[in-house]
Amino acid sequence: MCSMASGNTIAEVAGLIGDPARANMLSALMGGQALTAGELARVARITAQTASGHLAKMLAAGLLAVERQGRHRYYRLASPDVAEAMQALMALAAGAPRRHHPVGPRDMALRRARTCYDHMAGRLAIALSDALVARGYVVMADGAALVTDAGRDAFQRFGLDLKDAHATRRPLCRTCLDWSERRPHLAGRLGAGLLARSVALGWVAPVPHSRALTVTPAGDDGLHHAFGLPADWRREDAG
Amino acid sequence: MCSMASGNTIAEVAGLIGDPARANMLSALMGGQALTAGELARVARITAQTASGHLAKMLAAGLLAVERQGRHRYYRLASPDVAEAMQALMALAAGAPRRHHPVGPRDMALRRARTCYDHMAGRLAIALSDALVARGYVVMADGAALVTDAGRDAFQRFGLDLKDAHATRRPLCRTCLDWSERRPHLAGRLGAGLLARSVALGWVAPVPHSRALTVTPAGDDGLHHAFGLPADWRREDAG
DNA sequence: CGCATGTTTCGGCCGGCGCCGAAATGACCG
DNA sequence: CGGTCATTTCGGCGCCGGCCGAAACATGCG
Repeated sequence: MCSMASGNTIAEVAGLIGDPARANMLSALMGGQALTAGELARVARITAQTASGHLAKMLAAGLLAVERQGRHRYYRLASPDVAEAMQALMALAAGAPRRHHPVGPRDMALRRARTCYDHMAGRLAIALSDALVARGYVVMADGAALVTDAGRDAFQRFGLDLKDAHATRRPLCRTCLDWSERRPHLAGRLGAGLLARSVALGWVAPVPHSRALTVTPAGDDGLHHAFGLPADWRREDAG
Repeated sequence: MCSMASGNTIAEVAGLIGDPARANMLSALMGGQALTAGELARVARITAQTASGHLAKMLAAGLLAVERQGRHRYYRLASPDVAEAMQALMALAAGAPRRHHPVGPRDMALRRARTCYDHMAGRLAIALSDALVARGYVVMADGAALVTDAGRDAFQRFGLDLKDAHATRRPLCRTCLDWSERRPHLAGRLGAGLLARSVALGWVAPVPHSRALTVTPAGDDGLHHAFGLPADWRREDAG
């Protein structure tokens, strides 16, 4: 059961990525979002049993990591190194149009704050996650995240009722690898609730036709007081 | 005959690298050195005809570039992007031991001056090539290099007799892609002679058990007077 | 020109692997 | 405990592609 990720050859690793179905799955995971085996099968347009075989191989090779959640299995890229290799291969496949590192002005906005499906990502999400941990509202340990009692109270005051946990199968709180920051941020129902409520309060506003988010002055203030978000979260090396 | 390097898929590129024979050839080319089809076949431990097929595929995909020289064909990596992708895959295959970028103090010495087979590489070699071109001793144009008459005299004074050119089949002067500087430097018999004579004169000294080279004060002086090597060639952005 | 060497093309063999259908396992649910 | 759903395992089919032998260019040399 030991994943034995160290004894690989370049050819083995590249060969794994070199299958269209597997490459599609890996590309789908490049967003940092963890996806279930079924979702990945749909992305790759293959049957579930074929996808299962592919996922097992990539798992054994150390390209992917998995965590079980009920009868689902969430697969994600095992490490930022995998994402880096994928990026390098993409650059190669695209015919090498870029010359310098991919940090345009528009990308800067995305790196600062953006949506990742239904929750926040980017430096904002990282800083917020860190602040919540620092205040003892959330504890994070190797890929898992839990809401403390103090956190439940704080989120209640914020306007989030996390009590009706059993109404949905979605996990209350889990982590999601942040693509630009290479660190996990909060996802799950808590992450979604934080974003939805922040938007409702006018604290953050989605930029039209983009995944970028703007944090309003009221948001800076509110997030600071409610969760201890540091004032300098916009800095490159915040956190 | 247009190489059509832009229409590739990630899976296609990765699939090409994902064959043991091809991966070995690409690894052998990672030094920046251009190798012949036969040498690459030997590296990959396959017959020449099999290697030829592999090389043609990688050429068509834009991973490799080739230049003919007599009845040899020198293959090299088509671009630094290819080397970058290979590096990312190596890091993955090795099991991701490193955390930050690979520029340690020891690597700095290698980037400054090192041997590449039998000639010089690194910033020293780049600066020296530039100086030779600036003085009109050598002309370089798209991958080829030639020694001028003035150059022949200068090298003669330096102690290199390049007259017995036909004794060996090795090209007198050709370029070699410098891995750390991403620019071509001088190789061939001229490059080998420059290194050998410099060592003999005590101008440069190989560091034991390493490919690194040390340039002595006498070497700084001698290379400056003989070939116009600028005094500040050690600077990061020299050239 | 004939020979040697480096490289490519052609043809055929064969193993590996991606694919799916069927069925087993495990988890949730009433 | 049966029913459903997500996932995995098993078995077998089909084909892509790597491999080599033989032969055909291409180049250099005497």
